[in-house]
Amino acid sequence: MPELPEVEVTRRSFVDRIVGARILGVRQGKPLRWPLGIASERLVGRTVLDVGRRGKYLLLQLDDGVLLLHLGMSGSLSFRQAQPAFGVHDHFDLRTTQGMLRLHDPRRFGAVVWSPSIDTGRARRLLAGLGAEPLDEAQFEPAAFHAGLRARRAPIKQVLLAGDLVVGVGNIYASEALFLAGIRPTVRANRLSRQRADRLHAAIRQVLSRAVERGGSTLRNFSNAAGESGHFQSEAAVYGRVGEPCVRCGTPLKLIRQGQRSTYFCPHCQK
DNA sequence: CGTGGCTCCTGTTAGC
DNA sequence: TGCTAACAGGAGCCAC
Repeated sequence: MPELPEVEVTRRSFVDRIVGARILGVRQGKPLRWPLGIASERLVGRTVLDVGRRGKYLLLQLDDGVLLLHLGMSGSLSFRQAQPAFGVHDHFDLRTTQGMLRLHDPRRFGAVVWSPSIDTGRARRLLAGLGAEPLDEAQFEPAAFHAGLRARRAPIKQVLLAGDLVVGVGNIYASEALFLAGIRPTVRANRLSRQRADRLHAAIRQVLSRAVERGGSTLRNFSNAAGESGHFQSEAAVYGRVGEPCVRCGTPLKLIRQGQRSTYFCPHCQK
């Protein structure tokens, strides 16, 4: 569930409470996607200066280095005064002077990675290939977006998911944005006119910013670091609604598979 | 270099 | 009801 909106909502739900906190201790559970990359004792004494975001990565800026947090497919964070004992799916705790930050991640596709800075070491390697930030108006430009699409022959849905042209659009919001733009997910990216690319550009921004406003989507059990669920899922026009009538034209929605992922669309409204 | 397929892991759900 | 197989929101890596 964690796509850009969920990650951003998570960030906002604890940034103000954790900034200025000094790290008192670290506890790790089962291995995550990658090793932390530093002896956990070396994090003790560090101060959290800020919590940023790049794509679906959260960036805990420390006074020495940065911690990259990724929620993978099933991760969620919680930040509270005290945490109960580690449950089977709790895999990372940061105990600080201002509360405890915990990563809960049943499937363990998530990660916590230390890097000396955001543009060196492991952070550089992980962030280097990422595309434009869709909610940053200056960085996500219609002309550049269209130019990027023209260089790709893959189906538009898969180009969106790849994250090297625009970040943060996962499986749910890709289907939603393509519906809003009236574009069939199987259309090859390089076949989209400038006009249609512009519509998609606007649709991506619209669906992501609306989802942030609504606290993200809670399909199974996503909640932000304050424990609150999202509400965008009830506004989804196509995702998870195979067979239901299209909200615009009433035609039954379709489900196909693209690159082993589910894609939902309206066969009438999306060309 | 772009593309498609595979993979990590575990909980839930569909189907028999 | 119980078992098994398919499937789930990500994304790095590898072979073509």
